[in-house]
This record gives sequence, structure tokens and C-alpha cells, in this order.
Amino acid sequence: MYADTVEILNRSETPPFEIADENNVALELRLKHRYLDLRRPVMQKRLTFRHKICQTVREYLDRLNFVDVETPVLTKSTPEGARDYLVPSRINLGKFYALPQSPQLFKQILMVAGYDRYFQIVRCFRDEDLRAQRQPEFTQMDMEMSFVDENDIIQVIEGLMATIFEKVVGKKVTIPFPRITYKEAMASYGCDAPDLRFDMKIKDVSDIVRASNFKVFLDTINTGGQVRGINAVGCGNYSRKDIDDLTAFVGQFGAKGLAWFKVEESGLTSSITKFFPADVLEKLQQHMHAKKGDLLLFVADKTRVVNQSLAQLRLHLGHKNKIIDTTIFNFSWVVDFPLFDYNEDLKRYEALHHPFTSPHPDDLPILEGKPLEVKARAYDLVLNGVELGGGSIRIHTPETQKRVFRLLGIDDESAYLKFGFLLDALKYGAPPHGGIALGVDRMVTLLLQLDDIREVIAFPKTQKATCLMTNAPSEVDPQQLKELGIRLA
RNA sequence: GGGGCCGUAGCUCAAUUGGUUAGAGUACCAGACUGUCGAUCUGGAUGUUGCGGGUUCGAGUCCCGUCGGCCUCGCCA
Repeated sequence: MYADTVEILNRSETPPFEIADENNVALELRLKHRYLDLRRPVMQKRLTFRHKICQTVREYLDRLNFVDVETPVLTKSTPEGARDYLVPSRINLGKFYALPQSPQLFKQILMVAGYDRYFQIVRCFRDEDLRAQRQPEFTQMDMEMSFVDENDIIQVIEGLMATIFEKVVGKKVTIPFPRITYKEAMASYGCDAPDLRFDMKIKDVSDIVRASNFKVFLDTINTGGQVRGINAVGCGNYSRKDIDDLTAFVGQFGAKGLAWFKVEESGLTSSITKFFPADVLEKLQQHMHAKKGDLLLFVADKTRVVNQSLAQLRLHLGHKNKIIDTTIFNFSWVVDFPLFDYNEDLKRYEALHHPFTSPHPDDLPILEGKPLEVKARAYDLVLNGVELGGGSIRIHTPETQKRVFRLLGIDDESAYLKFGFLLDALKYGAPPHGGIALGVDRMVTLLLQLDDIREVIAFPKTQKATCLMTNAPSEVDPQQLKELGIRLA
């Protein structure tokens, strides 16, 4: 470029960091001067990519006759679920709005109202502690359809993902996505969002080690626990320290120890082999498909601890040993969730998904009798071991909805207080309906192969839920508090 | 609420076992040179070591507290 004249439109101070793709600057500083950080070409690419994903979602759903309907941000606090963000009402002193955790009830109401294909790319709020994958406000691609079953929703979403991959990512993705049951996911991967990019399945050896003399295992089994483990293929050369590190790792998740066996030519070796008869050792090796040079790792504890420890250990080893192909996008559906689980602390049942999820019709007769065996008509979309979103076919009769509320410890009176509008709406011929919500921030993060959703959010919050640029949240004028009838403690 | 890592020049980092005047690269400023494009050369300026206390003859380093950032458990229907 050759310039004849130069006019300075505005002067710039020396920026606090270099505005370049590779700048390796502390996140703290980037967030404080986000207007400079967002100038970096890489950030512009990320936000543009996000925009294109959202545009593709809109085009795709519009073509299928979905209608984008806005739902309120100032709404009603609901029990269950995450902690609400509250907004005091000046006009109704002493009362509060809540920011929506999701537009769940509004979209169901829209189904009753005859808008049988709804979608919205919508902000949701949850006042819980933050993580690299979790912000207090986040965006969902939310949709709902009437007169549908699970397969209809799944097909629409598979078509959507295929379109996004074709138009935005520039890669092919094979549909339909494989489906795995909740039961199988928990058994083989220890979690409900399994990373299927690598094998290393968890196996139950409780029945085999019952014939051992190892007290830790026996006591665990006799008190209702279990012994499960994984085969860390090729890790037979791990040192004592390596294994100690793994033990400490699973300790974070409540495991009190990590039993190990190295697989050698002669069979299994370990400091604890003396407690195991030869045939038990042999059965263990066979059951775990262990070959020379492998390392077997077992956790004995109650189911929850075993699941979490081994699920995390599996991922840890997968990354550590680089056996995960990080260039691929592995989608799957997790289906056949239980409707409830039991909260030991509160001594009551809780909805695994949410209280509006329909039980499987076959299980209606055992709803009250064996609630933990009732299957939910729910499905989660999982990408590379991350839950991208979830949905369900909803309850559409007031009778069933009340039965579920009662099981959750919500009596008819408080149900009407909290969800009266839904129960009323369901009385007027509500159609069968269902839907799903996908996390947009997570989706964009994964598609860009990043690991922090703050990299795809223009103005994210810190771990303490503050904005370093605006300094929100902040103190307010005493007059504002007075108008709201609020006095600080 | 619990556990862990981190905080040193504008930025990214170093500083031996607690030891003299806290350094480097880069950025910045000035000059030289130059058909520039990560220029180059010469020179220069730059620190309340986040903050407060303590231990010590002596603290960037050790201890306590506090503020902030990050990771994580709990939490997140």
C-alpha cells in the first residue's frame, strides 16, 4: 500500500499486552482489557465461528418450520435444581423475580398454546460455583416439539449437527449417532457422559474376588459395595511412585485405595497376591483381558465412589498415555435414564433430569412402588465425553405430573403454589411433547477443540463470578436499596 | 464450605540453602541506520517483589492473615 496522505483518526496508548494471536498473557489481564483481547485475530475468528453456528441453527430450524419465541428473563423462582439468581421487585416490595435456569416451563406452555415447533437461542442463569466449563450465565439452543417421541427429537438434532459440521466445521459426521443406555454407560465408563474415543472399559470383578482372602475387598462386598477396575494397557512398567500418584488421584473422588496387579509372563504380581488363590488371579487376568505388560487397577467401595474414581482414572490414563484421538468428534446418545435417584442427605427422591420428564409408559404401574426402577423418556447428547445437552419427552397430563410431584415430596398444595400454571395448562388438552436444550458455549468450545468456554464468550466472568472489565457485581446507591426495601446485613 | 497452584519491570519469566546493589527477553523512550513488512545497531528509563503483620543480624524466598487469578471436590433438576 502506498499512502499519499495519512490522517490520524485516533491515538492509542501503548497497550498493556501485545495484540497478537500468540501472546500468552494472563487471563486476568485479558479479561480486564477484553476490548483489546477481542481485537486479536484468533478471538475474532472464534466469535465469528460462534455466530456462524448460531446462524446455521436458525436457518436449519426455520427451514423445519420452527418458530423463535422469546420467553421472559424476569420470571418465577422454582424449587429443585440450581440456585436461582434473584431480582428484587420495586413495585412489589419483598417479592423477587428469578432469572431463568432454562425456559423449560415456558416452552411447554407454548406447546399447549399450539406453537408446536419452538426454538430459541437463549441465555440461562444458575447461581452455582464456576468451572472452566461452567459460567453463571450461559447460552442454550433450546427447542420443543409437539406430537413427537424420542426418535423425532433425536433425528432433528442429528440433522442439525450434521448440517453444522457440513456448513461450519467443514467435516463429515456420521448419523445416526450410536446410542448407549445409562446402565451400560455407568457400568462400563462410570459416568453418564462417556468418552467413547477410547476403550479401556470398567469391569466388575466383585464375583471373582469374593473367593479371595483380601479383607478390603471382602468387607466392601459384604457391606453392599463392589470391586471394579480397569486394565491400563501397557502400563505394567509403572513405578511405585506412578501408582502412588494414581492412588492419590482417585483419592480426590473418595476412593480409599487403589489395588493393583502387574501382568507378567508368569501371571499377576502385586504386594497383595498372597491374599488371592492362583485360580482367582487367573480369572482376574482373563476377565480383564490382560496381557503381559498391562497394569490392572481396582477400586473397592460403594457404587458411587467406584464409578466416579474409575471414570476419572480412565480419562486421566487416556490423556496421560495419549490413547485418545483428539482429532475426532465422537457423538453418542445416552438413553434410558432412570427417572429418579435417591438423595441420601435429604432422604427423598430427586428427579435425575427434571420433574417434568415423562416416565416410560410401561413403568407407570410401578411409579409409586419401585420409583428407582422407573425409566425416564430422557436422552443426553454427548460429544467426546462432554454432555452437550439433554432433553426428554415431557409429562402432558396433570394426573401424571401430580404423581411425580408427590414422589418428589411436593404435595398437591405446594405443587399448585409453585407450578399451578403448568398443572392448569395441562388440563386443556395439552399435546404430547418433548424437546432438548444444547449448550452453545460448550458446543462451540468443543468444535474449536478448546477446553475453556471463556474462549468463546465475549465477556465472561471470573471464577468468583465477577466481570473484571466492568467490575460487576458492585455496590449500589443506598437510595436504590431503599426503593427495593432491602437492608444489608 | 474444603483441597491445591499462582501473584517479581507495561508484558512473559529468572533470582542457588534465607545473604551484598532483584536480572533477562520483549515492550517503551532517544539517537543512528534503513524500500518498510517480528528490521538492525547504540544508548536510556522502568520495581512499595499484590497488600498487612510476624520470625530473623538479614525475607522475593520461611510463617500467619488478607486480596486477586486459575484448577478441583462439594454444588451444578
